[in-house]
Amino acid sequence: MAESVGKLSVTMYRLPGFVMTATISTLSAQYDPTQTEAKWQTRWEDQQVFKADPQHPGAPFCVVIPPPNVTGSLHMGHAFENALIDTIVRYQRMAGRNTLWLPGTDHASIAVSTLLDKQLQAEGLSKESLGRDRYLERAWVWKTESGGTIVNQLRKLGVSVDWSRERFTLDEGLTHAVLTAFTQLYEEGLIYRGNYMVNWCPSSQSAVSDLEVEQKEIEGHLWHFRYPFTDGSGYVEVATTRPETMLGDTAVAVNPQDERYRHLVGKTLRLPIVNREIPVIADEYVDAEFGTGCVKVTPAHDPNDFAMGQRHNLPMITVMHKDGTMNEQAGPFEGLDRFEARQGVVRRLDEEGFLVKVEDYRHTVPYSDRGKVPVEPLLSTQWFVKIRPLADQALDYLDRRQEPKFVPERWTKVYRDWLINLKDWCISRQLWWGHQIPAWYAVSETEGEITDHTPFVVATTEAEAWARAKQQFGETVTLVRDPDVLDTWFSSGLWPFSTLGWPDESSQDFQTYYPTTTLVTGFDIIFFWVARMTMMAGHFTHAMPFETVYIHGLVRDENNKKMSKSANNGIDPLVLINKYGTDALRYTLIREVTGAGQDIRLEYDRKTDESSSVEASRNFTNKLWNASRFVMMNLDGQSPAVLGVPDLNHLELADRWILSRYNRVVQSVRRHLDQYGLGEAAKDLYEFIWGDFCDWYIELVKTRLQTDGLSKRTAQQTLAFVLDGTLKLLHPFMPHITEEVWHTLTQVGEDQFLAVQPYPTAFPGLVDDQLEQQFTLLFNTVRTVRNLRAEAGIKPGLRIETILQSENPAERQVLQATADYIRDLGKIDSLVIAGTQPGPADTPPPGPRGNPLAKLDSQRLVAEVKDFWQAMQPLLEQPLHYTSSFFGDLRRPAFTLLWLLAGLIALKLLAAVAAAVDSTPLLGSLMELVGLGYTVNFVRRHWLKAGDRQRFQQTLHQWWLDAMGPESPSPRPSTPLPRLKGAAPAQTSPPLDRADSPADLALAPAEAPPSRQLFAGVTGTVQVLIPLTGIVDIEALRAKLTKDLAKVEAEIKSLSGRLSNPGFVDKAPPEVVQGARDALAEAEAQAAILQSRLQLL
RNA sequence: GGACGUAUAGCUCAGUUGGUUAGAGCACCACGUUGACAUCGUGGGGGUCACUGGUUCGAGUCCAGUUACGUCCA
Repeated sequence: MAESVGKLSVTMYRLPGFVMTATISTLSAQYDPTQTEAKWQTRWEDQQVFKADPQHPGAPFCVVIPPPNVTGSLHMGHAFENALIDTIVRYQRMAGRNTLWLPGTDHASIAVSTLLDKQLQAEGLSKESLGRDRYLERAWVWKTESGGTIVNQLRKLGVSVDWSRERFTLDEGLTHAVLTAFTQLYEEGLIYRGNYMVNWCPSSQSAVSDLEVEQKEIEGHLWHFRYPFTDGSGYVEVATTRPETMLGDTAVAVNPQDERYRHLVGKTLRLPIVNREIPVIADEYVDAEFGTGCVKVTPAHDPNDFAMGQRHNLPMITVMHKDGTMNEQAGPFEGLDRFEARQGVVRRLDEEGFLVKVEDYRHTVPYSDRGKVPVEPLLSTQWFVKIRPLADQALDYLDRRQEPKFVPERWTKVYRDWLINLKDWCISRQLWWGHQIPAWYAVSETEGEITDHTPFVVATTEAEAWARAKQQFGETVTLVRDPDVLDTWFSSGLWPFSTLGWPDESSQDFQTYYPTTTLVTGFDIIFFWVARMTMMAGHFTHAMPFETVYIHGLVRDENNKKMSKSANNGIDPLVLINKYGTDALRYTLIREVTGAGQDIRLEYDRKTDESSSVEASRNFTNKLWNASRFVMMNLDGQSPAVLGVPDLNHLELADRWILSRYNRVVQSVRRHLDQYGLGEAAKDLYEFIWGDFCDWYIELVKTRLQTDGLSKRTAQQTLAFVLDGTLKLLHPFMPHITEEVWHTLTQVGEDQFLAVQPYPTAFPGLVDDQLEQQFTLLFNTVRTVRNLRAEAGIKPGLRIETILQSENPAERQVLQATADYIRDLGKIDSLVIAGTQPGPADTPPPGPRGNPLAKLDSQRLVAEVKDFWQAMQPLLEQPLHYTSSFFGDLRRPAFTLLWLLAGLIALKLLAAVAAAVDSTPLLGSLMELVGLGYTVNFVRRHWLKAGDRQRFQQTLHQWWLDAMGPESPSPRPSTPLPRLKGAAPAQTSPPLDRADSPADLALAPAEAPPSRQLFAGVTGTVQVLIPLTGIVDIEALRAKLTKDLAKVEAEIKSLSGRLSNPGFVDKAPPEVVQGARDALAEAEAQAAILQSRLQLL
């Protein structure tokens, strides 16, 4: 509901627990994100703003969340990843796509099991004593009570997910998908059960996949042993990093090409301690260069040895229990932990004379990601997915259809290499929490036990399993379900389609949103997850599950270290959110991203929990807040809708300029976002908002807002329009503050949200390069004024007198047109704009504000102006150059025009134009803008003979008077006309012909009273002079001028060097050569100015 | 050993297809509380673009090599 409070009407929201901003006039001078962010998060969710509707118009845009581990809590990686996704998703939603971002979590078998086991242990219970059913009951209780932690933390990031579609990998639907997938793969022969080498985690007592193993560099040892020949003919020497495994050795291998040992092949050795007789075998795998060239072979405890064992039919002797203690095969070491056994074995070998030496040795040891203990390669019976057919299919999509597309592209290669190297995937886990494997053993066939050879049936339901088993084994069959569960990644691999309804492919969501559009994830998970998904999707849905995979980097800590639990160097995003706000944190993370996939570093002080980079973003939110506050305080309570879009017919120069900048930033932000250039887009917006909008535009319109009338209203319209559009542009990056400000600004009801407003589109017609260039000159001039003020120690508040001189009429024209702006921004009360000849010649008239150029607003005129300007520009800047080439280049329109101007026909044409000017007031200004003045002046100086000049000038002046009238408030001051002989209008200078040479500059100070000093600076070829009555620090000024001069001279040297190089002039593109010439001309002019100023000191 | 990435201001990073004097934020120095903002404003200082060679009229940018750091794989 809306209430009117004072003269500012704003919307009041009555929500329990929240107080909406009251009135604009009472808006705090500092933005406080805490209440605002919580408020919008609640409202977006309560109002189901992000609930997807398959019927929504627009092409579908779907992202599934990389499901966080349900035991997890929010870390910086989550914050980063979800900030990236949310920015992309919010942009696409506002851009009109039918958007779904689907949230959820995965059940994390091992993590939950570890957690529960600890709980049980603390209570003196065990998994086994509790039994499977009660264990799982507890697990679900835990999930219900604590499983929401990470999801609720995600809410604090302001993610625009559809909570109504939240999924959990153990949900009924997803479980159905898992069972369906398993059964189908089994029936197709792509899942098998077998006895193979797996990575065994003794801590969690389960097999883990290759991917859950982390390779760690360890300072270990290399033990060298002797194994004697059974025939007493000596011994061979072997080396190992795991001495305890020797108890399971069944051979020693050498390379068949190795001359040293070839003759030993076939002999047998006596294995110390266990006294087993083992053969010497030859195998290509052995690297003759490594160690002694003899390798002990332990087929049951090493993957490579396992392969050799298979090739040579060696016995496979397991010496360890599944908890990492030694078994009965270890003889005297039975019952010892593997690391105790290691010491024991070494000691015993040493005692018996078999230990040759011990070397320090740095090597990599596989560690279990979950259990944090060294993994034990172990032979055991497990379920496997036959990976080649699946991986080959994914490869086929990649190679033949370039799907999926990786951003950045280089990850394609990594993904491809991975697919090529994939080995069969062990999917069974000896745990209870998870999807129990849908295989039932007919234990009645193997005496009530599950053995490696017990027959089994695979089915999606128990009833189906019974039916099949009875058919196969008879009515008396006894079935026991496989106790193991599936690897969590098996269900995660189905995530993009199981969450959308698969295996029911007719479901509305699946039909609309699958395949999904973009997957955003870290490179560390390409193998775990991305490849699993593409393989599963290729097989089950005959499509890649997403079009694009956007791979992001890691967030590193302040020391450039990877954040990890074990290093305990994580930075808690919630701490930073509480301190600076979600928007600030999100913006910091996004802004750091360049390109894609690059790691970012987050500044952080662990003593104070402060981050200078997040603080900078917080400052930015505050800047936006205050700029918005200023705008709203100056709209007289009118919303952008009430004010209407800026009326193009009344735009002033500054309005046109900010609209040009605004439309440019719309273009660049959209372009960047379309190409996943999030950081670039964020930076562009930062510069636009803080630089263009706050530093320049708001400052430029302040004076107008103090007045009443059209100029004020146009400024209000422009402010409101640009702010409204800017909030929309920024929304995907900073959703909360923009939503808050937008509601206050637009005063719309609580049923509307910025989050679903259309994203701004650019009007390219309003982008005006020429105008922006002119404003650059204006800004540089203002900067020079400010610089001089600062150097001269002029009090910031003091209004001063300033003279701007430029030899270049085009520049004078611009300065003239923007004189009011310069006065405001430079704190100038008396501004004189002159040719090189200083003096009050071009003093802008006092009186009503407003720019002559500002009348030039109709699109058509603007367009014409631009064309004409562009055609004339080079000619005006390089008159001599063009003069010399003139006759050879008559085809160029600009020259043709010039030719006409120079002759009688031209005079007639001008007369006609002048007559027209009378009835078309705008045209007079038009000519002013495009530089009729320079054109005429140029003609006068270079094409008319002295005798003709006077007559020509008089004619022109008469035209001027005819056209504009003698009482005209003179939008013409910088035309040459006022200075023409004998035709001085009242308010202008005595008639002096213009100075043509820099030497005339020497005259300048004479204009000032002898007691005054001029403080001078230069930008481009504009000379800025500030007369000072007080004491001037001559040395300071001299130092400054000398420094500036040195800089300019260096540039002259470089440029003239280049231009005197025939190679450059001949080979470089003409526009580059011309650019260099222009730059040289400007630098020389600058140098001349600086030199003359120096001489005068 | 293989693959990839990175190297630019004190710090964190930009720098399009090679083209004027290499930019920003933070930090630093000076001045300033002017009615949006001191979470601010204005101005200023600060870089041999890791190194060597090559291509080119011209290289931070392209090529080759070297060094250092990082990541993944073996």
